[in-house]
Amino acid sequence: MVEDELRLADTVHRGLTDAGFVVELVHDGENAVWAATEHTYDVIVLDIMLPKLNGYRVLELLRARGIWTPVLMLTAKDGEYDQTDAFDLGADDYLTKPFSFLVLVARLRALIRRGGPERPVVLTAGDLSLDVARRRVERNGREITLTPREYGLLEFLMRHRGDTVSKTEILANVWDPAFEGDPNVVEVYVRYLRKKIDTPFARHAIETIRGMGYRLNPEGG
Amino acid sequence: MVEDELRLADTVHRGLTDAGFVVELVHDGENAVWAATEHTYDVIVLDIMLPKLNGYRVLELLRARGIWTPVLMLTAKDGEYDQTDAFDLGADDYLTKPFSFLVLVARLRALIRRGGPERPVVLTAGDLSLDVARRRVERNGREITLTPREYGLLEFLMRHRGDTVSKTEILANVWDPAFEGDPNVVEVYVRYLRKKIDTPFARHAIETIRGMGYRLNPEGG
DNA sequence: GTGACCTCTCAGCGGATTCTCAGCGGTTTG
DNA sequence: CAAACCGCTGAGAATCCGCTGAGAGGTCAC
Repeated sequence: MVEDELRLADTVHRGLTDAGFVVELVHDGENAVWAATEHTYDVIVLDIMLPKLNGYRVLELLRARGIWTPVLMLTAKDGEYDQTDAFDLGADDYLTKPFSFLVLVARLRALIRRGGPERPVVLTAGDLSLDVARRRVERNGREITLTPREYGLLEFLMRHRGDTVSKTEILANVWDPAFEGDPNVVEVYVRYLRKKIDTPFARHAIETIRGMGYRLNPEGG
Repeated sequence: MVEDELRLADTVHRGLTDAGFVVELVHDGENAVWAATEHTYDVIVLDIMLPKLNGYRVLELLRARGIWTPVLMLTAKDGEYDQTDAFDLGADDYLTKPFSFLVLVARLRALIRRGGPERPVVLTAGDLSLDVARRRVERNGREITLTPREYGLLEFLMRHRGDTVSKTEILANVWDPAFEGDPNVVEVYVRYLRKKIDTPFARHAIETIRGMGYRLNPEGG
């Protein structure tokens, strides 16, 4: 749940917990994006008015990163545009404040159910696996420790395994959307990753598509 | 189970039996109330559309009689009011027809677990154990005394054992959701904890995941 | 009021991490 | 064939992050 009004956040938090949900709470947009990128949730409750990044922006960033967790937006406004905006950006439902707690619970249950075939919490490519919740990477049963940046890059590649992704896309999603430094960082970090996940195993999961970008081999290389 | 559509009743009956449930089947509201009053069930599956007494009415009567057996309602409708009505009346969950059989089984298991024999109150990780009800922590049979804050931190880590939890999450859940001080407190308290639960036993249950947060080793370190 | 205990802040240290840079070698283009 | 391009690589500088010891302020029991 992403909500900056403390009283409301606290009430809803307690209520949802009592209703049997396991709730994680963040209070601003930046942490929301971070948390949603690093963990896997059944559903996200997202306020529109937030410090740092507003709800629309958070949703936009998440979808751009290929994160399709169902999102229920909370809005104080009730204009027609607000709703359609939210739906356009990929929100799955919305509620207008003040809302009934029972309605919130019912909607959340509906979203979770609709989500259908559960998402894999563990991304795999051949004998390479990445457990998103535990933040663990293994190859051939052996655990591999990665730095945050290396992990971010690998997760991105694995979420797009089989696709060729450009360095620009990588920079925008693993670094900062406004990254302005040398794109060579990507090459450097690809190298770091290869040293950890490919070289010791005599494989090459990360392929270079010259002039295009990189591609993670779905079979692990 | 209370269900008047014979084909559906039969299918679900067989399926639940196969899944290991002992199922009793009645076909209308009056028999439902009678059966629930005379017997004790782990959980009641209740259709809304029923002859003689509809599902809402059945639920209302049961609750009025002090019968708090968990109830999962089945509904063909999907309107907001139907859902909230069901929750208002004391239903513990609901499913909209058509529903997935696996989902039904999962929800029933959840209801039985939630209402029935109490959850395990003792969290363990290797030889480290935390008794939630008694606020007692032991390692290797020796009791360890913790301050409230230390205890809160350890309980949080143990509830998420195996997962990597960030300092932000820890602050939001162990401190205050609105905590605004120095996140360094977490490091300080991790240190206090380690001094009490790890150092004396030459173990390290609490692992640092640099750049990410902390992780409690499920095996105790 | 005094001492014990608890919570939290602060600043410095040292290692880990991130990023830049410049040179190399292979590939494509004109 | 030469020039431009592109990705790879090793080295190193700057920054970040977690760890730690000291201590200030608050609370509680006596």
